[in-house]
Formats: sequence, C-alpha cells, structure tokens
Amino acid sequence: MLEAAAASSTRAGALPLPRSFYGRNALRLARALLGKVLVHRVGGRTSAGRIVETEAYRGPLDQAAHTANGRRTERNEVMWGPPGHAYVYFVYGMHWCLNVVAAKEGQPEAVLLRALEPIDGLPLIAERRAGNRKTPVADARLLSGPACLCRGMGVDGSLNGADLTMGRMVILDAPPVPAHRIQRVPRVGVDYAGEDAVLPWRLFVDDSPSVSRRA
DNA sequence: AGGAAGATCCGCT
DNA sequence: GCGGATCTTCCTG
Repeated sequence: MLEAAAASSTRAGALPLPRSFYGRNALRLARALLGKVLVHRVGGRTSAGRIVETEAYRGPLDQAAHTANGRRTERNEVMWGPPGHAYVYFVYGMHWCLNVVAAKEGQPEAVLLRALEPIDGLPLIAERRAGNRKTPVADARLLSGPACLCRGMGVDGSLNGADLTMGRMVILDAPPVPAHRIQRVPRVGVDYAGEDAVLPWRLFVDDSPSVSRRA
C-alpha cells in the first residue's frame, strides 16, 4: 500500500496543485486534499507523504476556528490572505501545526493537515522524529497526528505563509480518494466550540494505517 | 502586567 | 486512561 503510493508520487508529471484548486470552502478543500501529496525539499533532501486525514476550519462562523467571530490577529493573518498558502502555528508550548489556507482572500478558512502516509524520504522523516522519542515508531505512523506530521516533515514557523503552489514545500496532484473510503467524524480537541464541536468536519481515509486516533 | 488556556504527544499506570 | 512538558497568544484589569 505504501509502496504503491510512493510509486505514484514519484512518477514524472506529478504537478503542484494550482491556486484555483484551493479556492473553495474549507470543508470541500478538506475532502479534495485527501490523497494528494505534500512534498518538502530542504538542503537537497526530500520528504513526502500522502494526505490521509484533514480537518476543516470555516472562518468567522466556526467557533472552533482561530478566526471565529472574525477575529483577526498577527498569528492568524495568513488565513485572511489568498488560498494555497501554509498557515503554521505553535501549540501547547512544543508543537507546530500545518494548515492549508482555503476559500478566497478575505474569507479566513483553512484545512488542518492531521496525518500523512510517508511515501518518500523515510530515513529523513524517521531521523527527525527520533529526536523526541525513546521507543521507535512504525513507518506508517511516523506522520500520524498534526504535530508528528510537522516534526517528521521538518515544518516549523519559518514556513508560515509559504506558497504551496511553488517553492520548497508544495502539494502535488494525485488520484482522488473514492467517496466510500472517506469517513467524517467530529474534530479533535475543540470542545470549547459549543455546538460547532460536534460538526463532522474531520475527514480521513478509512483504510489508511496512518490515521491518528483511530477508534 | 498578568494569567489562563490551547486544533498535542509521550510514557507510565 | 491520565498527567506532565512547555510557551505563545490573547484577553482582562
């Protein structure tokens, strides 16, 4: 399974998704991003993974979003800009999280990338993840969880605002995931969001071994 | 100026 | 299942 994904991702002709791909609401983008491939090149080394878990955060009307009620701050400024850029923020004093800005400029929506299936640069990913662990992790779980994903892919605050349609970190097109393989459940860790906490805006590929917090 | 809470992970029980 | 690690961001006074 992982081998098959790797073969397709490294195939010549896989192009970065154009900006127009991102110009839709965050829920639709969260769905469309499943199966696509995040690639990060740094210092001549490449790591890549297939997106298998996402969460949609829908701007002013979503109490779970950083931009709830139209809140605009220095931290979430990127969410207000054009789609197709990375919104990277720091949480819990130790972790980074990577989002993809959705919708159109002035409409602050984003998709949190929660898990990838590692498909290229396994040694590099394992090396990055080893730093804060005592016990080894199975390959399929190296990028399982939003903070694990950032750690393993080498994503930090320096990538906040990065253009994902070009540059050192991009998202490549890849075959879509069939609808019958996608599950929709409530988002993780948003109990503070009242009624919005139960919206089924966490999407994942149900047969992927890399999904975080499987029931 | 101060404090509370957070879109989490890890290791131990 | 639970709590500790660790610090930025934002809101309050």
